Order: sequence, then C-alpha cells, then structure tokens
Amino acid sequence: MDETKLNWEDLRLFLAVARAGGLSAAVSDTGKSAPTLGRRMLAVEAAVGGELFRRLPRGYELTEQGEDLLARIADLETQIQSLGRFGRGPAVIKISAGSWMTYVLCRHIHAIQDGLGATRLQFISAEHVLDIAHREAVIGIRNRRPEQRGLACRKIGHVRFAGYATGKSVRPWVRVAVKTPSAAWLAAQPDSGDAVEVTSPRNALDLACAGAVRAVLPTFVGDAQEGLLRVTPTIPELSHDQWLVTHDEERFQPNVRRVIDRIYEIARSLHRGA
Amino acid sequence: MDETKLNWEDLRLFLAVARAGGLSAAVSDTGKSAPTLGRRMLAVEAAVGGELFRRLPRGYELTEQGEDLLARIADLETQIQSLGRFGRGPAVIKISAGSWMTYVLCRHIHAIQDGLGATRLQFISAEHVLDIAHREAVIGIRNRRPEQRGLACRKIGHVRFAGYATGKSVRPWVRVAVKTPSAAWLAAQPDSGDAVEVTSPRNALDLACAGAVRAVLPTFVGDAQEGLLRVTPTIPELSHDQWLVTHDEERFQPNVRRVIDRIYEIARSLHRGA
DNA sequence: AATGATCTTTTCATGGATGAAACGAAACTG
DNA sequence: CAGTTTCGTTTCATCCATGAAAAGATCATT
Repeated sequence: MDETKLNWEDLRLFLAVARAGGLSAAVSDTGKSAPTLGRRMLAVEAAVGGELFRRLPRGYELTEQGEDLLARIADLETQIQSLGRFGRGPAVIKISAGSWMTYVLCRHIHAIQDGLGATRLQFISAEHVLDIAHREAVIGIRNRRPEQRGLACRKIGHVRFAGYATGKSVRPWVRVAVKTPSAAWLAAQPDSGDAVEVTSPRNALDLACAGAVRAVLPTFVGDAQEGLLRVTPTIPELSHDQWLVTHDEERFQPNVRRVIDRIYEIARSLHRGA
Repeated sequence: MDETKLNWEDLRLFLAVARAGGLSAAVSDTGKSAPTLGRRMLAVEAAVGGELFRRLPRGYELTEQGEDLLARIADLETQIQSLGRFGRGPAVIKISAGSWMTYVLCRHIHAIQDGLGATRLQFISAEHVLDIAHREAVIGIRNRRPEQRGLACRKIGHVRFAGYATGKSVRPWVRVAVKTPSAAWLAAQPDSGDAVEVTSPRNALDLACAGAVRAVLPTFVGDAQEGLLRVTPTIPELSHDQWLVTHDEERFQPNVRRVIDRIYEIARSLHRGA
C-alpha cells in the first residue's frame, strides 16, 4: 500500500462504517453524510490497495481483508481514546465476561467504580470469546488460560454448577437459548422435556426466583440468591476454572490495576463463600 | 479530553510538526502549508486539552505533555504503516544499534535483506538509547538487558575493546567527540594529549586504516580489518555484553523473525571469530 | 408485475478549509 | 545597532471536500 496517501481520519470513518455495516447506518455515528463516507471508503481502499467491502444492496459487508483491518484499527482506537489522558490510563475500561459473572460484577458496581474518577466502565456480556489481544476488551474473565502471548493471567478460582429452584417440588427446567456449556448439558438431559425457554440467562434466574422453574446456575449465583436452594448435586461436567485475563501492557495503568484488583477480590470472595 | 473532537489526521500532522521541530520544517513532510499546520496544532491542543508546544521564535518545542503524546503517536504510526499489509508484518523494520554494530550490519546487508520482498530496512545509528517499548525501533542491539516489560531479549555475546593501528609505531590517539564509554575512557587516559578528533566513530576507523592514528575499536571490528593490529591489550573497563532486543508482539511476524535470526547469526559469528 | 422500502451513488451548488502573500517578532551577524 | 534571516501568524481570495437532493439499484411485499 501507499501509506503516504492514507489519511488517518479515514481510518476512523472506516471503523464506523465497518461496525455499522453500511454507509447510512454510519451517518449518525460519524456526523458525515453517506456520499462522503462512500468516497472516504474508496480512498481507504485505494490507500491500502485492496477490497475492503462487498457492496451489497442492503449495505456494506466486510471482506476478509476488511475484517483484518477492522481488528487492527479497533486496537488503534482504544489507544487513541486514551491519548489525551497523559498517564492516567484508558478513558474507558472494557470488562468482558460471561453473563453470570457480569451479573455479579454489576451487583458490586459500586465497589469496582469507587474512586475511579473520570474513567468509565463498559461491560461486554457476550458468551462468545472476544479477542482480547486486539484490546477489544481490556479485562476479561475466561474459563481457561489463554495461550496467546502478551496476556497476563490470574487464576480466580473454580466455578461449579447445580440445579436451583425455590423447592424440590418445582420440576420443569428452564431452557436457555444460548450456546453455553450449561445449556448444552441441559439439552442433553432426558427429563428436560417441557421446559420453558428464555434467550437471556439472566431471565432464567428471574424465573427460578419466581418459583416457576429450576435453572442451572453457577453456585456462586445460586447460593447467594435468597429463596433459592440446590435441587441437584453439583454437575461435574460443567465445572471449570476461572481466569482473569488482561492485556500485558495495560495492566500496569493505575486505573486498570485498580479495577483488576477489585474484580479479583470480588471473584475470590465469591468462590470462598461457595 | 474530548475525543469526539479529535481528528485522527491531525495526529499525524502533530507527529510531523513535533519531529520537525516547527511548522515550516514540517511543510515538506506533510504537504500542508504552515498556516494550516498551525491551525491543526491548535485543534489538537484543544482536543487533548493541554499545551503541547512552547511557541518559540525559532520554532516549536514540545512540552512534557507533548513529549508524552509524541511517544504514543509514534507507536501508532508504526502500527498504521503496517495496516495494509495484512499479516505480512511491518513494511519497514527499524534496526537500532550503536555505530560499530550498525557498521558491521551494513557490511552484511545482503545477507539480512535477502528474500525480504517489499520490506524495507532502516538503520538507526544513534548512541543514545531509543525507547523500544514505544516501537520507535523494532529491533535493537543494547549493551545491557532492558528491564522493561514486553521486550524479548537474546544475549548475543560479549564485546571487547582494544587499541588498533597499522603498527606499534603509530602513537597518537584519535578522539571521538561522542558520549560513548570508549570515548570517555580515552579522554581519561594520560597519554592522549595531541589527539586528532572526529565526530563520527566511523571516521576513526578510516583514520586508523590510513595509518595516521590509533583508535579504540571493538575487537569484532578491529580484528576483521585488514592491515590493523592490536596495539594495546583489551580494555577490561569497556567490556560489556550485547543483547538483541525486540518488541514482544512483533517478533513473531515472519519478516521481523527473519531479520532477527540473521542479525543474530551475523553477531554470533563475529564474536566466535574474536 | 407493481409498489414501496432501503440502500448506494451521482449531481451540483455551497461553505469551510486551505495556501500565497503580507505582516510581525525574535534572534543572529558584522 | 541596523540589516538580515528565520521563524510563526494574519489576511483573504480560491478551491475542493462536502451534503442535499435526485437518481439508480436491489430486495421485500402484495
């Protein structure tokens, strides 16, 4: 590519268009008009020398090169966002965890947030694993030690699952329409026939608390929940370790460090209590 | 700062102005006029919310905040330069070493460069230590193991110094006007009175080969030089180890890896020969 | 097949960013 | 200390990137 022609500002616009999935969708994010965005995208493609998008009638779709570029520029973005802060670390710390851990962290939000000043927190609750190496998330909670280089890992503890309900008499299971190990385990059970189904794991807890169903929950969630008791033994197949993962370079920033320590403390006390 | 106002393109212009040391000096690098550069710099300062420059009559001088920003953006630049290359690694690999090691590497340029394709090499021969953590240099050769995180180190060998000349009868020393350990050592010698002086270490070798002076040289340079012989024993105070230092993340890029390996081989064979 | 919806792209008038030239300020120079 | 050089800044006419509007393209729906 000819990097002399590459306008850095266009990279940001590319980021917006790539994320929004099209020109018109990116208009509100960028403050630029669709024609301008279209022209800038052509300029980026000319500069990097490759097809970045497939122009479909319903919008733009990233090519493989485009996906690659998106990941790299997303990395740049987080660095640029913290540029003006002169040693105070990133302006927004992203926390990526499964929905249960996110739930617990949200309950303890005050302990995590206290004294952070202008730093904002952003919870990314997604079951699929984000690519932390590209710093799409600064702090991650994972169920296995990542093999990638440049990541700092700390073992938090061990997570166990069990069936929970308001009482043994509650029979039907709640089914969670997500591809998680616990959902897969439940689907494989013979007696889970007439299950209620929810799309969000959090609603499974709500239903269980309402006394309507039994739900597969991590013990650190189920045991802490008033009114719920274990209606099955712990499920060995679902047990796994839990790791706190950070990008190597950023974990020494004061505000990142503080958030890591607090999450670690919260998580440890959870597992100690269980 | 208000990152919504920050124009990424302005960051590149900042980089040029900061490096050039002023607006007019940055005109040729950027293709923008001085008035425009002045306005863009004001915009950057407004966006990051701080004074980046001291406007002196002879040009711009960076404030502490400005220095900080420069280092961070220099990091961004190397990442952006390799953006369009889609997995092929950085477009330009920077090699930072002392002048003697640079000299040797330049002599072996073909072995290093062979089969690199479009990747360009850039030798940074500076006696002062560059900040490799900010990726201003991708590959560095240092005389001690750096303590910073995220750097991969490989010990190359041990460097010894001695006095060299075309014969024992050559008495005067050549003085090198650079702040290096060897120059300091020579200045501390009592019998270095009527020395010739050069500013570039490389010229000291030229003078010694011409039979005019004796010079303090690393043995891997002096021994390999036709017509030069040792006129002093090795100087123990100047002996030091030599390390090959890389940024942790980039050393696995194929083209970086290749250059590292070749430099390592060249350096090893140097020290084995000595 | 026709209609509508939802995109992108083209057209074209406009305004804001741009740079040439003039100006001003400070530091060398003899 | 005047002359000269070397910067940055201001001014202002110019021009190019920009966005509104229209056109074009494709899919969804009836």
